[in-house]
Amino acid sequence: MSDISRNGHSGSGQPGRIGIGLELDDIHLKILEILRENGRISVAALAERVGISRANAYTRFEALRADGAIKRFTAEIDHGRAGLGITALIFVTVRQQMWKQFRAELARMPEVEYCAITTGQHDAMIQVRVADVAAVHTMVTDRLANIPAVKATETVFILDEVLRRPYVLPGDGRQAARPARRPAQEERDDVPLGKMRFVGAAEGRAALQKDD
Amino acid sequence: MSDISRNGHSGSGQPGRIGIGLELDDIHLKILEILRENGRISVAALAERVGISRANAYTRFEALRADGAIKRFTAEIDHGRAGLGITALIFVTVRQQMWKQFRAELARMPEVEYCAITTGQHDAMIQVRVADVAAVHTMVTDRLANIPAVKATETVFILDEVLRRPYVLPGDGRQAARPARRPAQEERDDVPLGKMRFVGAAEGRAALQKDD
DNA sequence: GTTGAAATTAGTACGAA
DNA sequence: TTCGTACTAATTTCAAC
Repeated sequence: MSDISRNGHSGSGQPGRIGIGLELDDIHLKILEILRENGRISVAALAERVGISRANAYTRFEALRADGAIKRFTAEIDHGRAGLGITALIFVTVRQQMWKQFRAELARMPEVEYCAITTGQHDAMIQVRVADVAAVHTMVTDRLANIPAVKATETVFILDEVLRRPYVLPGDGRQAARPARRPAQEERDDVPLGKMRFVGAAEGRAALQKDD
Repeated sequence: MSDISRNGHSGSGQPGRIGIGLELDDIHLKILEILRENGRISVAALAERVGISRANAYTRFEALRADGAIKRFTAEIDHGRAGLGITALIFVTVRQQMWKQFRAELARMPEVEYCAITTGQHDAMIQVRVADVAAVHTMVTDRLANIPAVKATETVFILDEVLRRPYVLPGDGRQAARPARRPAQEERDDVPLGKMRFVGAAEGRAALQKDD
C-alpha cells in the first residue's frame, strides 16, 4: 500500500537532484548511514557517534524525518523463519491503457513486496514472497492472469539472496557519488563492450507513467 | 557486505519451514507486523498495541532478535533526496566456476543494494543506485565488465518504484499463508495459462550454489 | 550549536498467579 | 509462560549559555 512514487524522488528522480527541501550536508549523510544500519539507535548514542551535541542530533533527526529523507523505520525480517521461504520475480507486460487498474490490483496482493516499472522487454517487475512453490503458481495463474491489465508474465525464482544492503547512500567510499565525473571517451574505449547490453524502453512506453 | 545467504533461510528456504529455533505464534507475528512498519516503536508501546504485558513484550522482542527472525532495524531512505536518483537492474550471466570471485567483487561495490541468484535466462540480478545515468554506464562497462566471472550483462532502468512493503509477512489478510492449501486441478484449469511463462534454471546451474 | 539539569520513559529483576 | 510492580538506568525535553 505504500506508494513510494507519488512524489517521485525514487527511480524517476532527475540525475543529481539533491536536497529539495533540506540541504543535506556530510553530517546528515553520516546520520543516515548510521540509522540505516541501526534503526533503533537512540538519538543520544547517534549524537556521540556522529560527534555532535544531542540537541543538534535531535534537530537534524527531526529535520530528516520531516523532510522525507528518512521515509520510515523498519525491521528486517527473516522470511524463511516467518514461513515465507519462497521468493520469486514476476516480470509483467501491462496493457498500457490499464496501468492504473494494475496498480490497484497490486495493492490488494499482500504477497507483493516490491514493484517497479522498468525499461526493457517487460513493463514491470514484481517481487513476491510466499510459503511454497505452489503459492507462486497460484499467484501467477489465479491472481495475475485474471487481471485484464496483464498481457503476459514471466516468472523466475530466487535461489539465493547474496547481498542486501539496508539502503545505499552516496559516499560509501565511492568515487563518483554526487556530481559524477563523466570519464572522457578516450578513457573508456578499452572496455569490452561486447559483453553487455542496455535495454531501452519498448516503443510507446513513454505514456506509461502519465497513465494514472 | 551483509551476506544474507550463509545460514540460508532466505530464498533457498524449504517450503513451509517455520520456526527452527523459535516457534512463532500469532503474537510473535503481530509483533513483527508492527515492527516492520515502525521499527522505532518503544517496547512499552508495542506491548500495548499487541495486548500483552511489558515484561512479556521484552521477552518476545529479545527472543525474536536472538533467534534471527528479526535480522536488523533499518531506516528507509529517500534515494532521490540523498543524491542517488537513478536505479537500475543489471542481469548478469556468471561463469559457473567463478561464482565465488563474483561475490567478492560485489562486496566491493557500494552502489549495489541487492543481489539475488535467479533461475531463468540469467544467473543473477543486481540492483544498483547511482547519481546519474552515466554512472550506470560506468558501473557496467568499467566495473562489471572487467570481472572475469561476468560473461554478459543486461541492464534495464527502473522508471518508477510503484510499491515497496517494508517486509512481507504471512497472514497479511492472505488465504494461503502458512500451510498453503494447494487447489485441486479441477479448480484451476479455467485459468488462461497461455498468458504466462515459468522460467527454470539453465542447465548445469545446480552447481552454482555449492560453488562458494 | 552546546551543555547541563529536570521530567519522562525505557529496561531489569523478581515474586505471584 | 505470563503478569504486575517496584527499582535502576537511560533518554528526551527544555532552558540557559
